[in-house]
Amino acid sequence: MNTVRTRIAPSPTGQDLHIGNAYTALINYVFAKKYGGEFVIRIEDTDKTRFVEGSEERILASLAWLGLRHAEGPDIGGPFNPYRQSERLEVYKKYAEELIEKGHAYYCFCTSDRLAAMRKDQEANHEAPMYDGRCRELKTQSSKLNAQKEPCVIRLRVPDEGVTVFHDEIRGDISFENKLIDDQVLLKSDGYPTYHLGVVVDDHLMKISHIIRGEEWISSTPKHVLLYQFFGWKPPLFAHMPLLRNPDKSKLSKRKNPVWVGDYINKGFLPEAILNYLATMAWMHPDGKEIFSVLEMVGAFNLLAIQTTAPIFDIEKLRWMNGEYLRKTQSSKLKVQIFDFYNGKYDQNLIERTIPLVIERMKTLAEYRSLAEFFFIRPEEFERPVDKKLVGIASKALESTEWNHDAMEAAIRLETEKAGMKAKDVFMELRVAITGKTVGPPLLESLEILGKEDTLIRLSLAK
RNA sequence: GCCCUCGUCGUCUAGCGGCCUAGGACAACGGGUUUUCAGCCCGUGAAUCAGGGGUUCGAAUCCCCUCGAGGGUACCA
Repeated sequence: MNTVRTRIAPSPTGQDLHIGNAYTALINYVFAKKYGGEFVIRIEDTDKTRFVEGSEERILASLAWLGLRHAEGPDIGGPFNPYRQSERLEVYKKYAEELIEKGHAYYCFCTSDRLAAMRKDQEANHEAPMYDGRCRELKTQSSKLNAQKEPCVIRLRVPDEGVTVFHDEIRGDISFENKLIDDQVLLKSDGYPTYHLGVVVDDHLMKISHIIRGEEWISSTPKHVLLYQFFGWKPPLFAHMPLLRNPDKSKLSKRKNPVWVGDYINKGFLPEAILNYLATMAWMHPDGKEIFSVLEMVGAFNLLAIQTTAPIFDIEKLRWMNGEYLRKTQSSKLKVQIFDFYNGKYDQNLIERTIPLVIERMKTLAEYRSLAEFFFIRPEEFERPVDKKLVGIASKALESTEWNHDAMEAAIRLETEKAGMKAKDVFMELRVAITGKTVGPPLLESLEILGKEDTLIRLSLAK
């Protein structure tokens, strides 16, 4: 078997790596690893109008954050440089012209106005919107000359007859009638290739063995297959992943869901949890396990077992899984993650001491703040006013006790009993006075960390 | 409209002709542990397997049709 080489080909047209790209990246990565192959990144920056400055850097950074390491890419180079399509324009031009020579493509001089009008008519007549082929029969020689001075594109000449079939590794054979396939533009008038020319040429040149991409590409795959045929190249294997969806079942979009990996980083999710969750969207561990690492996935992975139905992305379940990972993380490591998440705002040693008290209550790193901020800063706001009398009881009990859980508890219960009050109420009052909130980590253990002096000051300040 | 893909609890799924009066997880709800909230443990409800026809002794599982959902239909990817 030839070397397995997979790739993801993101476009720098959004603010960051799309979570759907992270999902296909994961599968491509795992598949490559499974067979000891390479996972590469190619940037498809062929749409100048949608280009977003800094997008590529953030995409690469998010991939690195997730731990999906690539063997070749625009940042680290590789044997098939360059890995940015905008730097490969000559290559596409050459191959597009080769297709013209072979009669499988032609120059098209139609203006976008004409094309728009044409489509409008077709729509009115209930016809499929397709290029009408006006430039199809232009003489190649004269077209070639005109192409020097007039803006034009190069279109694929799709056969009028026949059927194009391809095999999808997870869905089986899929066929399309050629007469329904449009004469796709391959090279735009600005000299940039369209996606279709770009992918085929680069995947071939970069020796990509398996194309694992989103389901939205199924309908354009026959165009790609035709291109492989016309070039006389051996096509790679195709596999189309089910699309991630919004709760309303439409394709996952930023209107309805956080879609950027950066959004998830900011919400305090862990990369391991995101990857694990994404994995379960498309694939099930043969043992039925829900929590598993990328490494475990590599061992048990099977492309054929990829799901065919498009899953709805459920943030609640991701949150649950993230909580599971949080609890699995060693506190020495977690302390650094929390420290970094809050940009060093909280003292690391103190963070570490508070972790056992809050970890069971957290689903994301972002929840640490509301749970534990009182350890670092005296509360300025109180969820509700405190009862002076009850606080007084707690205060009196704590003033003269040893500073450990059992002694504190005994003292408070004793003092409460003397006053004829309920211990439960005093504990709650104490909690609000110390933390400003009615819910939080275990009280007495928190006081142990806070220390007697600070506790008593807080009690005297509470109102 | 046309083309393509898909269709098991609210969600993610197990299931590959009898083990299914359909199992698990998240979510929901109830209970226990408890000074709060979590966590943990126990339990409850939740899918006439989209619908209809076949095939078969027997179908969630195979075939056909219908319906539904999604994707595509750009000089965007």
